Amino acid sequence: MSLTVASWNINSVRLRSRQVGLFLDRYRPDVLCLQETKCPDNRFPLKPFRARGYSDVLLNGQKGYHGVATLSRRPFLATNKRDFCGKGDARHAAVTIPDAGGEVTLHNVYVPSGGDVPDPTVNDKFAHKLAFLDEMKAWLNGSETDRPAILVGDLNVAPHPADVWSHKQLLDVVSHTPVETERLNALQAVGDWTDAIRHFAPPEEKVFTWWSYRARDWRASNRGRRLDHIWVTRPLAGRLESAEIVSATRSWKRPSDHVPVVVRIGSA
DNA sequence: ATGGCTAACAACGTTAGA
Repeated sequence: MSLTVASWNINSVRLRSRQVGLFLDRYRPDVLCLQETKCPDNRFPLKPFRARGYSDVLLNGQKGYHGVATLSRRPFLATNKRDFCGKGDARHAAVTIPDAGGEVTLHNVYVPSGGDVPDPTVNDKFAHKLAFLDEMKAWLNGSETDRPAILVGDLNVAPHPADVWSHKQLLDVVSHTPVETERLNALQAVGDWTDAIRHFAPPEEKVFTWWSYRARDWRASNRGRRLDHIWVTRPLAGRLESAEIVSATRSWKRPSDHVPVVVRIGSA
């Protein structure tokens, strides 16, 4: 049986629970990972998920901002939430689910955006982002490499030149600076992760998952970035079947500025 | 270089997003 995983920075799950329902009806992922739920756990809108068979739910939310949630049609065998940088903020949820006669661990991560100024000595948010990426690397250093594992989320870094609308113009813009892209690429390499989206797109093809709210016409200006990612470890890489960026949701009424990414992993 | 938008909330401005 194949495994379909989706990740979506929803930018307020309460405001867009209806949109999430439409997405689930169309794509039927086995697991949906949300980021920026902006919702305390006791106010999370569970009904649309339960109604569609997503009975296993791991919430790591907080009031007002950040927050992640993992919702699954397969049962959780184990769950975990990690506190990065000792901040006590809601940026990680891990679940283990049955798959192909064994099990898969799935990490749902929301990396800090990093503020405006790409200088850690004057911008605490950027310092936090770099420290977060460093901690992720130390934590994932080989721990999942040989096991079936998936890492998804809004990593807030567009690692490759074709992951932004203009490589040259974004080299000094937070999300695409060399200190960020080098860190993300290093942590990907040390865990031997396969970038499932790039796996299906040639390196020169522009691929985006986020478009600013500030453009008059997001599609016409197309100044996007690829900030949302799905990575898999080697035991799963050979089973990758497809990857899709669901950019249609960006044109829905009152959309999130991020769109879903969906990856299908075939039977073992 | 600038400007422009959206969301939450001790809510009509501030903080956060990227």
